[in-house]
Amino acid sequence: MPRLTTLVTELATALGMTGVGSVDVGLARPPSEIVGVSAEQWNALSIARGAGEMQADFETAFVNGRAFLDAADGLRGRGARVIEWKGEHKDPVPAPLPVDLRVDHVYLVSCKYGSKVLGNHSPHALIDGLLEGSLTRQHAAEAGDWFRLVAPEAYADLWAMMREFATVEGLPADPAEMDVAQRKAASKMFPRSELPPPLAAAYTEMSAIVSRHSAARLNDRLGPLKGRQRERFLWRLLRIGTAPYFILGSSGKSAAAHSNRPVRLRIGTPWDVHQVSTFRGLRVVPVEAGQPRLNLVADYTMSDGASRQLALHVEIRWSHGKFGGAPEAKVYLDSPPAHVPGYFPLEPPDGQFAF
DNA sequence: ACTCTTCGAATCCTGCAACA
DNA sequence: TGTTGCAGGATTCGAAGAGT
Repeated sequence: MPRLTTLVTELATALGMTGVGSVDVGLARPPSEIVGVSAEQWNALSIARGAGEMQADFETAFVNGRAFLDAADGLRGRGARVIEWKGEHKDPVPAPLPVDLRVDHVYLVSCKYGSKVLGNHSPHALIDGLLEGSLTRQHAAEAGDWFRLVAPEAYADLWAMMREFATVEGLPADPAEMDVAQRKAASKMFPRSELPPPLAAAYTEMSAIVSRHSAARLNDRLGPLKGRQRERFLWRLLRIGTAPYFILGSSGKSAAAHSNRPVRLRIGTPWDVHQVSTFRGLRVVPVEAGQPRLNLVADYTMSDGASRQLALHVEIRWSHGKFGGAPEAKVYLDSPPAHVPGYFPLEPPDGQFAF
């Protein structure tokens, strides 16, 4: 069973799309056009609703679904015949369109609540593979820890210092030789804010080197490419693909629901991007932060002649504590979504304002 | 050669705390 | 009060081994 939050946001969105009067009406008798949801899952939803949990999530998602039903760019008020819920899924294809709902077999909808994260990739797949999907897990595994790959000396220094301060016995000289238990123990040795200052300094040092070398490596990889191929890499980061889809969700994830603005976007295809913009280039800049980070700036000339810049960044981080496993590369969109050429705010019905 | 099972790795998602 | 940076947990993948 997926997480309750997922269930609530995705299915309340689906309920809104059907045009039923309210969440409660929909839950009392789940509309037949919504398929792929088990009785058990509807039940879990009803229980959560009855307990008054996640009221704001229910309402925001429901209203988003309704907005999609009414939108000029969406269903234009025509009721959907089939709303397929994809449920728990991970597509076999790398960098797929993140689709949660499919309406009438055609409209693809991604539900994304309170997240600026465009994707989590392995650093190897993103930088060496440019997200082309040609690098398998095995390739990544053979290449080893990304930090060691791009900053071998700083990595070795950090590990040596880790062993010096270690609170667990028998850590090997080579971190790659740790077994699962040791890896877990090592990653737990210094929880948040208990990192000895010399270790923190060594980590900062390594982060800076990783940032620089990762950026250099990405630039090397992108350098020989033609402009169009460079733009394709950017599209993969932005999840712009061959099929248009919609994102329904909210910005921000603060507890105060009123601060969360609904996000309703139509994501176009490369063809759409070229209708409104010309790609001018992509700059990769290493950043010295608490953890390794690359800033990406894309330059465009819009069809009205104005120039526009788009900001993203990539964090490369150990997601499970220091030496606790392979690092991951998280991609964030820093510019407002509506500034992305190819991302279009969902038009409300003529003459009306969006909720 | 094919299917089933297992388990570490990869990825996705959520929480917390410091800061503005 | 809202945002950002960082961290950690949960979930699913998929390669390799076991079984047929």
